[in-house]
Amino acid sequence: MGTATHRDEAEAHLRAAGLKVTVQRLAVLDAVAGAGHLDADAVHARVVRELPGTSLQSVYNVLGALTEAGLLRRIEPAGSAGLYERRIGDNHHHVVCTRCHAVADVDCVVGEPPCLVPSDTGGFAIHTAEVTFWGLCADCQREVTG
Amino acid sequence: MGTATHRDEAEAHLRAAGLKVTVQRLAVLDAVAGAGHLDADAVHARVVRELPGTSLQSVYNVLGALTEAGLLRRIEPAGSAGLYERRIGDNHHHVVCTRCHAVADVDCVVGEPPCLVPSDTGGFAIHTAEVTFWGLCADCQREVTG
DNA sequence: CAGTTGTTTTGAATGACTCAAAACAACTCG
DNA sequence: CGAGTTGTTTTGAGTCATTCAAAACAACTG
Repeated sequence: MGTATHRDEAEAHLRAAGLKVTVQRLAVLDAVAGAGHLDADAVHARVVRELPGTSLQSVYNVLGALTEAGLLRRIEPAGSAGLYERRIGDNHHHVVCTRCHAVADVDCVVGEPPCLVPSDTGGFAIHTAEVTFWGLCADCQREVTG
Repeated sequence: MGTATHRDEAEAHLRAAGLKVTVQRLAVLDAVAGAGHLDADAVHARVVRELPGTSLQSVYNVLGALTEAGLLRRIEPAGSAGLYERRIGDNHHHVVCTRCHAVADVDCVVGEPPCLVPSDTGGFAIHTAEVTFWGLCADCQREVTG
């Protein structure tokens, strides 16, 4: 079923990246796929549910390896621990709640890429533009105004 | 002279923010004004030069207070410690070198503000857009290609 | 100049993450 | 399919940036 297919795809991705296929890696991939924007601790909590005994250190190792291999993307909004998401190749952006630190994806910015060309690069050879929006998530808006 | 005027302005700013004027705060303000994008340790190093005995903890306290008061701006690019700059009210952006972590200001983005309106905010009430560009600084370009 | 309040210092603690060595599991090849 | 090699996970300890708390102290108030 869906799950089995996911696993197979995950395996293929790991092999393609030259990484050995281990239960820990599959579990981490699963955990991150099942919920966006998790920190190492949250991933660990989920992994342990189906793979008790997995160490937090291993989760760090796996997250590091998968990120380096391009199977995961790591973001690090100011004030939050590193957060991992299953990256879809698109370079989407993020909104972070200034009150509760919830994170959501923002599909893209209106003006399209040209927007993200800085006017004066100060001699830097730029290869990526990262946009982070800050605001209040729906829940926090309610709690603040309510 | 210039320095004296700076001090006077700094004092005025502190008072306006309802903060007591202390030598440590003036020194920190000076240190950050004299060089952009310093982390707490770097600020401390500079402050200690003219005010020996100042503790790192005090520098943290001062940086926190000044940031909260809006006299400094704090940024935290992924992989770097918190960096402080004298904020000029404009919401400018930053370029970070992926090799040596050098940071430079980027005055603004070409397409102007409309650019930074996300297409779908996912229910968030957004109040700030922060753009971080990643690339190689001039020095690192030289070292890599040279 | 004395009192009050906010600030700095000292000392310790936390959280997120990294390092290193030993135990172990995946893939390879005969 | 079984041994070897190499990469992975575990265990245990360490680091760095930052924060917490209480005591010593300095700025503003009157």
